Amino acid sequence: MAAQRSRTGPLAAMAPGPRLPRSFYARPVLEVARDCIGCLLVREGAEGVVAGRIVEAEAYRGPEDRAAHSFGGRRTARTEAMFGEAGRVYVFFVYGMHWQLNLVTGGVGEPHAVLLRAVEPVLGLDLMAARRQMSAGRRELTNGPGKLCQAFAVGAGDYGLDLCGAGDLCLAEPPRPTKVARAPRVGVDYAGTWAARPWRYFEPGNPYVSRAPRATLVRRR
DNA sequence: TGAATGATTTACT
DNA sequence: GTAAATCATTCAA
Repeated sequence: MAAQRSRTGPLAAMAPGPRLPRSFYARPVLEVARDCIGCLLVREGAEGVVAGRIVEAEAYRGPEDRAAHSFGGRRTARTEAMFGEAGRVYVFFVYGMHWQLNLVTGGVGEPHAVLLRAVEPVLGLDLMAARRQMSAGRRELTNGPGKLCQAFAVGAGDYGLDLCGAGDLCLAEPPRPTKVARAPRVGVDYAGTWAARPWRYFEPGNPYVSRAPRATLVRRR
């Protein structure tokens, strides 16, 4: 099945490293959000393989972060995954039509997560295009959190999925060095002062970043 | 049981 | 630039 990534397939030639281990996710959420920029998001499903470089992500740090679904320690069937172990997936449904993909980080009981907002397509562009019902090569293929979920076929069935296990979804090491900048998060104006915190990380200049803010460079690697 | 709303996308002016 | 689409989740009653 779509278990471990092949060491000899097309990804092996393209991605230098294997599936990222749990230790990558079991760190402070701001570090994970920063470090996942440039990493590959890989899905190996029955329809084929799709992969993309993560170029935009946001940190959500409940229970104190008013913008987080886990604000105030709210623990429900919807938010439960965020309270679980790092390296699992938190997905949710918004606006009646869009899914959003999050990486759970930190320790058990710490409801922290990283929202993946955009990727640059690397592999499986035709499959992504078919799922998005548009031609491959358009920025609109994966330049938003709902769009990338559609391109990667992420949905309800992925709730709680373990990115560090044998599932068909994972992160892999960056194919090349990546500049990282930061800016305030998108769509969280209701969160008051928390909305101003620069917890959105992105690769400056990359055309797949959902919106292009003024780049405040964080680091170069 | 009902009403409000949202970590968005798309089409249209 | 604005607005519609569309429904699971949440909270009040």
